[in-house]
Amino acid sequence: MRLDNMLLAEGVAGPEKGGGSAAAAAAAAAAGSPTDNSIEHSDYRAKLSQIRQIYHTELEKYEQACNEFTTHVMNLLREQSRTRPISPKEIERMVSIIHRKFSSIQMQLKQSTCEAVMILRSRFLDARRKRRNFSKQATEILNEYFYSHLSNPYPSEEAKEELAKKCSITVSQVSNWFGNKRIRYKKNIGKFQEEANLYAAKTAVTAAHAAAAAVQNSQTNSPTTPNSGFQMKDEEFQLDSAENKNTLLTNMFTGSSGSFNLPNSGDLFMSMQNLNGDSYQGAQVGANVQSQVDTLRHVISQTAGYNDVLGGNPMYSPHGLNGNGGWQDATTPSSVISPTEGPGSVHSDTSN
DNA sequence: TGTCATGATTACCT
DNA sequence: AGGTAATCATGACA
Repeated sequence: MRLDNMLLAEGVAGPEKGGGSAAAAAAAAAAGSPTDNSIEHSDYRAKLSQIRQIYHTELEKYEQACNEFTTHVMNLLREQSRTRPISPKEIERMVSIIHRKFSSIQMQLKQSTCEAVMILRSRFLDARRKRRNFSKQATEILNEYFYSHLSNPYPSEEAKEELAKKCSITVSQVSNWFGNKRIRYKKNIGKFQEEANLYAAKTAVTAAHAAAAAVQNSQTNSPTTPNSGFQMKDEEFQLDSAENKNTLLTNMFTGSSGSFNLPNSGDLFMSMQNLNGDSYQGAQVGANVQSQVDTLRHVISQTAGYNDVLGGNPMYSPHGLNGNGGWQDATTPSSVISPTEGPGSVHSDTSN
């Protein structure tokens, strides 16, 4: 009975078609695995229907064999009845023995079918089994976000959705990725230093380009644009050439602020993005770099389009690394936390 | 084949 | 609900 139910649930013994895919979807949902992997699921369905077909043909065969064998035995008994008296009870007994035998065979068939389905399920739908590394591009996108939000690598639901779309993965995969990344980064910051440098530099180059474009734009198109927050007088920071942009980067990551310490360097970049001055963790970087950062920040703040990616990103909520190396918003006043997000209820600002 | 990287899961926490 | 930490299981690579 349990086997029957199981086969029914798996869509093997149930009504034709639909059942299989429903079971597949249900199984996928139960396993928490992404349901967007249509290729594997169609493959799963194909295999399931194959099992289903085999099951039904075998079942039919057994039934046919059972009937044939029963009539054969009946014939034998009838023949024997000429030589000796055979009671209807005896016939009934023989028939029931045959049926029992065949039903036990059927049971075995059901059992092995169940096993086959289970194996199929685990092979196709067990997320761990079918773990695939994300595409290089996806990893790049995720890393870019992570390192450019290093002071608060907690993407909002919106941001996760955006990233998921960009990376062609699910939101829960994005969450998993960030969960793993945060833990592993925190555990072994040194190991990720190079990676952090790479992505921070990448982000900075993008920022500088955007900034330069904005500068050029404001100079050529809107001479009346106020220059209040953005003065190019900063001694080490000139945005009028690519070379200087690179110098800035070099300074930021290598020399001018003293030794480059990764967790801080990442924050430095974060600072560029979201700082409004008050949330900037100045203690973490040298004043020299800070001035550069501030300058760049001003430039960025003038760059309308860039806000989507950096500072003005509504999907980003500023949190800071705390003294323990965590990302809990210990350093960030609740007033600057974006209302659109935050690390959930776990570290909500109300807890402080 | 061993080892490391990495995506997913689980238990527990707030 | 969404976070961390530990762990599992598989992929990639030397």
